Amino acid sequence: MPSERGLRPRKQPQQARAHETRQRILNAAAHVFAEHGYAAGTTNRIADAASMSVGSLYQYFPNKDSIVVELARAHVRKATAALQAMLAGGLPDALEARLRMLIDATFVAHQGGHRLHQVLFEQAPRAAVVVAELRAAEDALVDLVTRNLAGDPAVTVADHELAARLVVTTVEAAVHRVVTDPVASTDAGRHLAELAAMLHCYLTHPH
Amino acid sequence: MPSERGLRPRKQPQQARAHETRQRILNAAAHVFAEHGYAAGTTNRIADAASMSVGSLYQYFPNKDSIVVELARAHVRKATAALQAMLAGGLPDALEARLRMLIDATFVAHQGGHRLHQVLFEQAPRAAVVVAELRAAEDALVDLVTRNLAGDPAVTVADHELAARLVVTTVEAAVHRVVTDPVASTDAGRHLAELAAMLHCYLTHPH
DNA sequence: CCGTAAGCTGAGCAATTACTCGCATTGTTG
DNA sequence: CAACAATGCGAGTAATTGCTCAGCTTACGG
Repeated sequence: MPSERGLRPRKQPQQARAHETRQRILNAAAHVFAEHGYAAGTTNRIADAASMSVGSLYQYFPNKDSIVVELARAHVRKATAALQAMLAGGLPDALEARLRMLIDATFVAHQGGHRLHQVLFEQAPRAAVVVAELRAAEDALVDLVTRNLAGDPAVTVADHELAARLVVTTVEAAVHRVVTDPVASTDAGRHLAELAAMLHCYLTHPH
Repeated sequence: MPSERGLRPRKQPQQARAHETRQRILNAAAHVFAEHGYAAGTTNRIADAASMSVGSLYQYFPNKDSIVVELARAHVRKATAALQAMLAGGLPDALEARLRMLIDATFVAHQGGHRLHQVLFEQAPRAAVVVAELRAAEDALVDLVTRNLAGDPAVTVADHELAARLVVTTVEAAVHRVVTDPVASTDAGRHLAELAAMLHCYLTHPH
């Protein structure tokens, strides 16, 4: 099981077909990893799912992990893009509505791919690059929430940065939980609504 | 990489030495898994770390996964035992103190073995048995917290069971986060204190 | 002290993996 | 169409894995 071996750079796609092939590989890999997990998600299986040969696969990715990294990158990109889009649509005035927005956005980001998400960020040997990007994206979110809290007179909590970090991590964790746990996901709606209520209470009540 | 193959029952230990050997294997496996992860935590490496041969190892465990299952079982057992012990010591009157107790107990359960915890419950192909036991232990905790909330006049929240589930999952997730994330663990104390404040606020304030 | 069984050994097997390489096919350009 | 490059192929390779087995050592009862 040699890993991190083939490291020579692959040639950049020069015909249009090549770019499509790359995407075929990534799509196939997403499906295979989601279904079989990291270890059993073999490069041969990915090539099969993409209806191509392993050799072709290795012309576009130097090794298995590079595929995982690319998938993880795409996942983070998609999530942040969704958040940006939501932000661009304008923020509601009520704090609770904004909290629900944050929760829903996080929920959507995890929805429909929680198995893949699990493989990418838990099961796979986490490459330092991926972790760094995840942290960066999350830090950006924390900053955003911090500024948002600071600009709201209804917020009574003292340390905005600490509160923002707590809110972001709690939301992420709760959503993760709801998406992963089949029991919790039965009444996901109620659970997330209660989560919003809790955060709102925490942020606005004196203590 | 054959898995789930050797399934014939191993003979029960009949000399005292045998039982010690079993423990040696489990200890070694814990170290090896924590250091190398699940996939690279090979049975040969475990045997080496236990200063014995693979053959001996396979006299006590029918396959690699059975070792993981046993480790996970032990982990759950230890955590619940710690909680029971804490309970036996008597509960404080103040709700916030009880919350801190819950948080601390969860923290201790995860402390000193978060890497192993990660391997056992995230990285390893989760055996149905382990998941079931984890859920059972957690459900028991939720029940306990539910009854605790119901018996406290300071608690203003409507649905005690829902609140208990939210509290337990939030605490678990936050602790998990603090233990895993090197950034959050720098000011773990403040983070967990704020968590307690948040939960207390949620449980006692009308909304 | 000896026989039997419990305990231990580690080279090696079968399976599986990530990855390569020589060659065929397809597209592009003059 | 011809020359050439880009792309695609898939059987094969070396490495590694989980696991076995034939034989060794150790402990214990009589």
